[in-house]
Amino acid sequence: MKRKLVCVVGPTACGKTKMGVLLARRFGGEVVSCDSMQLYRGMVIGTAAPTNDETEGVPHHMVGVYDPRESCSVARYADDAARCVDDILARGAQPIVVGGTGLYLDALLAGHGFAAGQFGGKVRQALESRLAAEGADALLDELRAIDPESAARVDPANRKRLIRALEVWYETGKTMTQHNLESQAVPPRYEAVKLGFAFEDREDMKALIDRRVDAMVAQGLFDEVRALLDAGVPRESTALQAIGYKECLAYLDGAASREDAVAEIKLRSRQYAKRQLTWLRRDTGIHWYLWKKTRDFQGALAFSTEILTRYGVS
RNA sequence: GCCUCUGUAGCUCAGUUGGUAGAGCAGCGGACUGAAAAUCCGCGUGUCGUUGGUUCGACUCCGACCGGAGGCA
Repeated sequence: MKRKLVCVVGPTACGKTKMGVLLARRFGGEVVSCDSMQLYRGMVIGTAAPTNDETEGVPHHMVGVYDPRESCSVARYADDAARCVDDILARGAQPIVVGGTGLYLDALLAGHGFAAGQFGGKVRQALESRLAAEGADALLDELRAIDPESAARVDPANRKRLIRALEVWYETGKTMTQHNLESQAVPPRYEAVKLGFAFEDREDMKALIDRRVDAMVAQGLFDEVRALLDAGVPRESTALQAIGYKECLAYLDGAASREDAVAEIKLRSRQYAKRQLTWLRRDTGIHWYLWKKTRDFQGALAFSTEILTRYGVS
């Protein structure tokens, strides 16, 4: 019988890292991180990447594996993470995918490819300058002529989506609509059991996020950001768009006070958590464990073990 | 104590010559197939500080009171 992947999902600060470790120890597993920012080297404090203390000896993959000077992408993540998963399976261990980047998780599990095109690519850059010169309506008209269905789906204000839809066409000669149909037809690459962790009361999550941000700052978040800049990481890089990093830039540039920067990080983190919840909510396959006031890891472990056993994970 | 300004959505504020109110931010909901910690969309009833009065009708005018800021003493 094909081994199922265990997935640990949930909004930020809701105990995913800890649950990953507990489950790995309980089921003889290794963790594959699914986090678009923990991927980058040198971004430990601000991304709350698992530390040696926290991993308790459990192997963690896909953390700190890319140079922050180059941008990663869903496609690259999905390929590399799948390789990790396959290695773990080959060793007879249990892969435990832990992380809050919903799109990345879906891509890893689904295993369909992505149409060509990339951040900084020729076609993309050309489209970006055309968008600036001709305006969104012109590009939307063009998309409508090529792929009316996705033109109807894309909001013209959403420049990234508009550009991507055209990019897929110019890179591959297939419409976005066609590409999506084909990838939907690909059977999922892995079977998974998903466990979700979140707070019952949003206020409790908010309080924890605030405390965590304060802790990050105390641990030297500002220095971490400065070190990235010193290492030549461009300000426009994907890595420095991470929450907690771009707000520090404003402070380091003297454009914001330290207090304002910290407040902004808290705010953006909260909003991010909300977006994560929106993404996760539509996945009806997640087994949720809701924290009441505090994170009761023992209860969560018991809950998880029960679910996983029911699904044949052992 | 006197004078001036001020009190409108959780916050910052608009509100034209009286016809019972609207923006930004926050918040909430949603979308999401190579930048996703990104990008984008939708949602605005609140004793208009309280209380009298003028008026057909007051957030808008007048009085008193309560709170805030500043000035003069």
